[in-house]
Amino acid sequence: MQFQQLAYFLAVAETRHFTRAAELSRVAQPSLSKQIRALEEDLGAPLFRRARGNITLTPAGEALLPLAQRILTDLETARREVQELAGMRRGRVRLGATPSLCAGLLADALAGFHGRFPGIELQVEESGSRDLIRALGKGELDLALIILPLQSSDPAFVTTPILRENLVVVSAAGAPSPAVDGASMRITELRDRPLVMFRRGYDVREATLHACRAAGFEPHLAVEGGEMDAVLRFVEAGLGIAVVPSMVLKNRPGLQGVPLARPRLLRTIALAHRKDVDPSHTAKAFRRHLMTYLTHLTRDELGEDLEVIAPLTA
Amino acid sequence: MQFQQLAYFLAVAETRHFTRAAELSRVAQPSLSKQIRALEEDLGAPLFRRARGNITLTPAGEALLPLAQRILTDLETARREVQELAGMRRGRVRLGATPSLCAGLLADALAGFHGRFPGIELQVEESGSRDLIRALGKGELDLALIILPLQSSDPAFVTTPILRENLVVVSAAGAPSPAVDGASMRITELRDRPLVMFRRGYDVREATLHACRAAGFEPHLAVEGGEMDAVLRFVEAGLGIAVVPSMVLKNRPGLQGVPLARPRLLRTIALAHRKDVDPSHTAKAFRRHLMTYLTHLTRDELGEDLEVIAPLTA
DNA sequence: GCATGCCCATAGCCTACGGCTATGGTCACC
DNA sequence: GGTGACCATAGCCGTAGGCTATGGGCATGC
Repeated sequence: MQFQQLAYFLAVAETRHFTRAAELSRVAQPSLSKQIRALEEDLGAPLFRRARGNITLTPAGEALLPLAQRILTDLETARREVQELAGMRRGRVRLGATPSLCAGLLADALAGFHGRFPGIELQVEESGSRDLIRALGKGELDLALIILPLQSSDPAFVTTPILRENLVVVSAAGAPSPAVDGASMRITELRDRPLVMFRRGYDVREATLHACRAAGFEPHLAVEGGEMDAVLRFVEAGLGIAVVPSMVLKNRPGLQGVPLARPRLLRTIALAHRKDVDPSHTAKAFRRHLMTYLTHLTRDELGEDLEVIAPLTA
Repeated sequence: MQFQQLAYFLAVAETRHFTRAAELSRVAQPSLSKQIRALEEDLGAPLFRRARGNITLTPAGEALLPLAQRILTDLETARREVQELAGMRRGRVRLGATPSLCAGLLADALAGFHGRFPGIELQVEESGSRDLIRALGKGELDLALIILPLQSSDPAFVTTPILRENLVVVSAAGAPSPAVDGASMRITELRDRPLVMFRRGYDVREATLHACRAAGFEPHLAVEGGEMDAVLRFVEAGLGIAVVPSMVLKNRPGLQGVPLARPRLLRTIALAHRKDVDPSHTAKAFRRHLMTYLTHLTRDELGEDLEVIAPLTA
């Protein structure tokens, strides 16, 4: 017997309807049917009489109903009490992250954390790595997701690399691919192409400009100064191409990305916190949650251009 | 969170010892460790302080303890109440089965059923198919596992084929294989070999003798009249070879079996009950349990010579 | 002081279970 | 008799939970 089966049982008992119970439980109807049947098998007795449009409880079902309710209530109570004692009932995590991360991976991770610890307030600050580090140093943030390497090699921070990401060249979906061979591009192919460029402060901006200069040319900027979303919209509108982190292309049908040929432009994303103060319980919990979330992502969800770095010991 | 995790938690809390808790819970120690860890992750708080030889509960663990106990108690109560109402709390299943089935598959199936419905008394009668059918007809049995075809083609019984089994030629493990090619034997190779034969009444006896006569010879019987166990021991002792159902060779290192070449000697095992009286709740439950037990056996557990026949609708 | 043993954690593998989509079958109602 | 509602069945897939083998830390003993 399992908690879920009891929950499904309650849902059917309340709605007197398998299909609606399945909707209520956020699962497909056959999944719920199967679990109810498994529960009945397990107990050795049918719990419902299945009549057309009129599902009713059998005596066995009637007997189970109050106990199932009580068990699930106790379960909730247990959750709450333990979290209360562990200081996870109320609290706050102040998290800093770069715009690309906020748009990409963070949403799901935050949603999962909120589901497990609904009492914890989540404050997200979206900014460039330098600003985030500054805020971290002033104690305005508990954790920050930043881009390595840090310009200020301040030893006051502990950084744990967690992701390695490929930068890609993005262009409007309708336009011909900017890649000569259609599959990948060299940095030098950016020469004389109109580039859409982020405002100062974005790590990607510095990385791109630096790579161009290292290749021996100064890029031609069509537009300059936008935030993440603006840059992508400018590219969609055909103003030029841009170099962006691969993950922001998720759910952007108006854009196509081409990876850079080796040597690629990689950026390493790290989790940072102050060395001198121990993170709060809530911050540690979020850190753990984020790490398990990342390591449990499938290769499919990650895509080609993203790689999780196994935490050394976390 | 899962019931098992709570049970493991209680075991550790009681024993203050992971290894002993694992023994108590009948699982490997790493499995228990992993589940405890998962529970801690789920709740967002450690439940135990792991000190050498001195495991103690954290405050969170202390808070969880009474609730976990209550939940598991409620779980047991729910089981009992539902089974009480479904008439599965007390009761009896009178089951007939042939000796080979009792020795082979039945033990595990019975154990599983008893685990789920501890209040149900299990009465097993071990006998030949003819006797079992007779007992079924007199109402002395609820269900019988018999060999098809029935000699008495009495329409008073419903039979459901559930297993098809190969008969094999068995010999002492040390002796040279009786098979000429070492892999399989023809019926005719039994001619002039000393056979150890069951007493009258065993279906296998009739099947073997019939097959020999159909092949045009009368077999030479070294010993005759034994029950299943005696026959196998005689073979082990080197008195001769015997034709037996494949499943009795399980856990018999002193014996080796060789399948018969095509046309093989197959026997079909069926579940029988009276047509005129509806089986009791308990009998139906056992029937269901047996069927799911069989269909969930792995190919590995079944072996080469045994095949489950999918029940038509059961 | 190193060897040994106890005991919990980690790693890696395998099966089974819970999820999904697609489809079937049955009843009610037009 | 056609149609729609609704639950069951079938078949596929990924992950969770089981196992064995091994690591690694802390005691204890010779």
